[in-house]
Amino acid sequence: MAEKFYITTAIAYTSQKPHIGNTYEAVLTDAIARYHRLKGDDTYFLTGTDEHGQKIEDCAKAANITPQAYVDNVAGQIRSIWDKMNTSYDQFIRTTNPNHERVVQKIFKKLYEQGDIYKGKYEGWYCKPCESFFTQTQLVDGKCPDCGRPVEKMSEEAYFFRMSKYQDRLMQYIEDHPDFIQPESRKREMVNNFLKPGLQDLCVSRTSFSWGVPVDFDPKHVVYVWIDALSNYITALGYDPDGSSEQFNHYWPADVHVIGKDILRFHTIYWPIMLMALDLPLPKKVFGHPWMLFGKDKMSKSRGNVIYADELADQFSVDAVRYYMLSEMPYGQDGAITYETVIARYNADLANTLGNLVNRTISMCHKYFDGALAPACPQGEIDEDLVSYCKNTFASYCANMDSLHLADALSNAMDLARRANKYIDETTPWTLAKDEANKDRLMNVMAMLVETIRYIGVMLRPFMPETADKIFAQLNTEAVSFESLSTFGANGIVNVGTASPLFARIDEKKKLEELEAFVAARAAKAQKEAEKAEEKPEGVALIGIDDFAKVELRVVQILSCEKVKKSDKLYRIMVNDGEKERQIVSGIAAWYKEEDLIGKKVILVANLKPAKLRGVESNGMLLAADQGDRAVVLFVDDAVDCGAHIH
RNA sequence: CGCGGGGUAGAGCAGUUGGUAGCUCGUCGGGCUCAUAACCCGGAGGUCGCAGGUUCAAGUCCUGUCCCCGCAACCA
Repeated sequence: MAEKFYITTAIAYTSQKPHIGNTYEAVLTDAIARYHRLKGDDTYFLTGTDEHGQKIEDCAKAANITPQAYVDNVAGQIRSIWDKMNTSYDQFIRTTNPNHERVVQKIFKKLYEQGDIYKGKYEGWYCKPCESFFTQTQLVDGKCPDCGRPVEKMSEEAYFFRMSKYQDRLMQYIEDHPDFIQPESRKREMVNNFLKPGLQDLCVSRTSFSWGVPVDFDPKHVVYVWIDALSNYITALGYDPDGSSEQFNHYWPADVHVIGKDILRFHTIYWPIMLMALDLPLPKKVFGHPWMLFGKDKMSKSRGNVIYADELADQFSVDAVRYYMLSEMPYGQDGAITYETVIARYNADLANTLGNLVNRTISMCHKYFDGALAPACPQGEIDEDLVSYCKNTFASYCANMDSLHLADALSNAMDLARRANKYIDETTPWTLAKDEANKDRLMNVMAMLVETIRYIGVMLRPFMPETADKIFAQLNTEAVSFESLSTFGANGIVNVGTASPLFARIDEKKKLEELEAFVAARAAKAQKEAEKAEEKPEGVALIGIDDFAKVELRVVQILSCEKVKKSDKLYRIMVNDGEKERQIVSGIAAWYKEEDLIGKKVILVANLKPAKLRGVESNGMLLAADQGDRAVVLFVDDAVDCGAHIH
């Protein structure tokens, strides 16, 4: 019986070209989808792009083109990378697709009409002199926490989703479906951090920008990007509040949403609640996969440690990159990529273990029998042992695939290749070949090997489709289904094809030099573009000298420094500003020790309005540069006097 | 005492219900020659973060403690 299997990736955000970590998600999902197709499941694989939001509006403005032109370009890049990496999606949805937008509007309207979404006010207490909003709890004695002056109630229109209404039902669902959130450890994070403390109503509209799906009955509002983005999973199939397509009824609910661990909250809380409100069944499983790091660091463009899947594929081949990603990423914790490890894995696994096995086997078939073999038929303990190894390995492979442990499944396939290499040593075909009397035995040994390689090839199909096909071509077999693995020897008579190396060994040193040159060239190009971009004003508006004069910058000396309790990043710092001591709070504790700071001179924004952080008052801000995701404090030469003004 | 995950050979990881500590890479030695200087075998290397406890028996269970990493909060 064919079961339906609906699997999705998160839709990729079209603000910039996706790096290999983003691409991993598409390849991971692809491998799962291919596996299910091989199992005979009626599989549907959806991926696509998320194209709305403030950030994209900003990017488009900076590039001086329309948002639509901007997302058309980036979505095109994304799709071409997905295609290059051989992802077998059934549909590539874009959130700027008119049907998607139309249905999102309908969904919003339906939720509004049935009372799950209500028009409310973004309410707060406003302090006019301070020009700041505060919530009820932030107020001190009902007055402005900053200046102590009276505040007035102010409000802005917005739409809200009544999340709390569905909270208990969601909690129950999570309890009843222990597999719903994967990996397990994430489940507790969600439940303890969000569900147990109680859900706040979610603000689901925006008026601060316009690049989004407008609320059709109130067009100055734009639908909150997550409502828009999450809906893709159902709009793509043809969901419609006024009557959905057959396709939707057939495939929904999703069997697995594959997403990054960073957006689990949206998929395991907001999304299920949206679905409950729409009276639709919930997805069966949400898998928050780990991240691919560059060595030990997060990949980011500004750090210059980005690797792109398409560029890496140009260097190593598409399947080699797919192999690396899928074998190196563990189930529940972040994985790493460096050029060195890519080369190491390529040589050890693909070239030596797998490629060489296929090559030496096919070569021997030709050398001894001109490629013509009888069906494999186990003779004796050594053969029986190999057969049971094949069968057990395949069983374990299936179990791993079903529980989404792809790296383990892939290593099952490699284990089998290692086992086959060992079999060659156990049987020493070249010795058998010396005596004509061993001809039958020799032929069977070769047939056993060919059959084992066929097992490996079939198991590799979800991971490295092209390589699997190459293997099948060399084996000259058409028995490539999972079903064909139920009988060892199902391959029958073969006349193997021509031997040709699957993965040529790589000279590590030479390759690293090539890659280094490539990365340097790319960095130079990026720098040139950055310089060009700097010439025209972007993002931040130009200001006059008078505006700058409003900012009072002063050199101050740090006198003391201590951690603000119950915070990770905050220091309470006392400084000498030349006239008096003042207290500031700064979020740099993660990167500096107390003794690194005490006695140092830094630049202070001296006329910043006071603010309270974690209950501690801060009277200024010290300047620091953004460097990747850390802050680097700008220290000043010791010779400068405390209190010196900066212009 | 906000919540959760993890600390196992040089590196990266497995270790189900407590019963001889494993895999890949690296390293050292041996074997083989069919093959992409590939393949196979063996050795060295671990007091399983630390300290207690339960047990005939603890990497595995309990308690305490140190360190890393997520989430949340917070980054003036």
